[in-house]
Amino acid sequence: MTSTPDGAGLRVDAERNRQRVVAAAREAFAELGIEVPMEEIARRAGVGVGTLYRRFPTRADLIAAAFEAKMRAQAEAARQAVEDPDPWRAFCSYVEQMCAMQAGDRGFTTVLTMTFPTAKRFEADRERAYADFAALVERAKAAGKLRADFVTEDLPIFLMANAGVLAATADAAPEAWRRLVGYLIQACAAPAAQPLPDAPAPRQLYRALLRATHPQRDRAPAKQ
Amino acid sequence: MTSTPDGAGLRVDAERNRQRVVAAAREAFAELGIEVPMEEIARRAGVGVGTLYRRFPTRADLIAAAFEAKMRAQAEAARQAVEDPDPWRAFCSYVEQMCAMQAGDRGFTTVLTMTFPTAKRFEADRERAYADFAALVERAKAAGKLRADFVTEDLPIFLMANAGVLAATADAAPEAWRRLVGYLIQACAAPAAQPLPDAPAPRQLYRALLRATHPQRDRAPAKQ
DNA sequence: CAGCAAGTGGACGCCACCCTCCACTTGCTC
DNA sequence: GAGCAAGTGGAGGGTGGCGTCCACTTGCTG
Repeated sequence: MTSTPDGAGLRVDAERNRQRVVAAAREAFAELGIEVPMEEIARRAGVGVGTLYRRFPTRADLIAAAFEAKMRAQAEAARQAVEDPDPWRAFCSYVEQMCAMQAGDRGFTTVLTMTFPTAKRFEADRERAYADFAALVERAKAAGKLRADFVTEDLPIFLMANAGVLAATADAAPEAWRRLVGYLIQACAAPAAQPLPDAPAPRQLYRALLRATHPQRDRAPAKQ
Repeated sequence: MTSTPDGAGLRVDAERNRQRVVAAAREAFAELGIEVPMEEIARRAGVGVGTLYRRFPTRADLIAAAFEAKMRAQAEAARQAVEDPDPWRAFCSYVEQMCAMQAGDRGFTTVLTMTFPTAKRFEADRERAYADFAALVERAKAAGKLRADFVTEDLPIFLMANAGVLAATADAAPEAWRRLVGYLIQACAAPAAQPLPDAPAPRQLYRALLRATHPQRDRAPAKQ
């Protein structure tokens, strides 16, 4: 019996290749996004595509392996923010950190605002981070610093917005996202100037996160 | 000598087909985005791809034809906002209208935050709208309603952000974008709570708008 | 109503990417 | 060091989009 979820139990050469693939994937995803051709990753890793598919039968498997560490780091950031004694600074710095992580990695930008059916591995970190963020929100509201109508669902919205700016400006204006985040953070400050439109229901938002990498494929109503 | 920029001078059947193609393109772009396969558009129009390419040799040509009216409508909205006697309401309603137009049309979302080398046709409207928007900004600042550090380059950033939310939520949470816009508008209200990170330079932003539909193709550094 | 330029559509060649399959190589075990 | 399960890589079949080309059709002109 070989091959546990990760590399343990593999032959040493196989394990070495596996790690090369993951490293290449991290690099390629960061640079080119999670839709980068599998062949590009194999090329960077110096292995054949066959090898890559043997170890990671689907793209989602590879994504899970490539971003596991970053997902944990992300959850860690939430945990650290909770430990910050200043509620408002904690809130701001967490939001900023998330956005900064997006700015540094095209692939992570997508992964943060998307959930993969397969990637159960991410769920634990996601939930941990979610709980910590909820705590941050409560604390900042209690301190009178965060507007009372802020809801946790707003964070994913901010991240999606940031993703949009990054997608458009990454190469030409790599600092533009900071401007957006500046506006958003300031808009979060108490007191609420005006009521806001309703936030999407958690279920809706969850469905939005679930959207597959490729929105929809088939589509041939055969008009006429 | 036939075929002026638009349909004049074409044989009547050809002109009818041309219009069908444009109508089909509008529909398909709105629904599926500007990357929809040419074949899908031809199918919807009930013509062969050959006919489509004869009239619109490149996708950009078709995009230009399909969105000409909306671009004009967009510029018109700016003009109307300028005529609103209330400076702040004018500013807000223009920003909201732009975002709403994005929400209603996947293709337009992209077109609004992108400029096509070929699409000289859009430039006039874009510049007209830009000038009007600059006037809105000045007026709202003068009235003490818009924060002094707002710059016109912020509008494209907002639109890119909105595009990101729309891309992620369009199907599952179609109202989520309103929440984002709510935050953004309120963040624009005077006085500036905190300084903002610098806005990108106009030139940078222009380069960002120019990014091709397909970010970059070739790419084979042949590592090793 | 004849003649022809204009117009048509879809088959086709091309290319990028996906993923599988299998003849060959290689580490590990005894 | 022999034997073999594990591992390898890349050729190749499948799919889907692009854009061209050309034999056929059709409106227009005289």
